[in-house]
Amino acid sequence: MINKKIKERMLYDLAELFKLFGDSTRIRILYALYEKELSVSEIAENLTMTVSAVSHQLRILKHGKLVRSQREGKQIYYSLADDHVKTIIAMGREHIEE
Amino acid sequence: MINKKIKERMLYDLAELFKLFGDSTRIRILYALYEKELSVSEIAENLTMTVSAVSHQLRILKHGKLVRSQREGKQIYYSLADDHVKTIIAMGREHIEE
DNA sequence: TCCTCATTTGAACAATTGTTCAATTGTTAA
DNA sequence: TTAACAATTGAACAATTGTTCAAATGAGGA
Repeated sequence: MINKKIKERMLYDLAELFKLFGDSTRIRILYALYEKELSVSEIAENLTMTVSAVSHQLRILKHGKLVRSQREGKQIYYSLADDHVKTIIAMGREHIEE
Repeated sequence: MINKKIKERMLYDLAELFKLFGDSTRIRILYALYEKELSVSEIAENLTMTVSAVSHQLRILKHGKLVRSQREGKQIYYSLADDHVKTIIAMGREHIEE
């Protein structure tokens, strides 16, 4: 049996992680990045949202280590941080498609 | 390439699903049910929360098909709806423990 | 340097959400 | 039927959150 404090901490972190996936805008961003990296404007165009709104959400996703960013000249390209992100989305998708 | 409307619908549902996991109380309930079914009072005691607060969240979890309920005399026992729930939690856990 | 394009940032606002409290419903036993 | 226990429900409140808008920062080209 694991320590209670550690367990509570883990469950809190888990909730924080799923919270990131639990917003339409953020999950649409993640899904848009599924195949290739995109700049902020490209994402905004893809979702038909303002660059500002997208940027705010990218900040949250980056802080949660779900995306990485890399500057290329004037634009900043975002991509998924690792394969866990894809796996979690795939798992959720399996659940709703049954 | 899948239909755009269907894709948007899927992403919306996906966000709704993850929203269920993205709350400390709800994920603590799910985790408490990980090994065995529990009555509402047992869950409330386990989380040191009011029965009412727990009941409100159970309602949401049930509507999202993450838990099932079955009455046994005066108490109502809740359990995880299926193994997808366990898998999704396990996936999330893998991500945060790295 | 100056202008333009790309992105970020902060404040404000509206909308959503979780908990509390009190009242109600449902079940069993006396 | 009444009393006691278990759980649900609805309204109210506080807290959190996402988007908008305007201003600021960063980078490249003239």
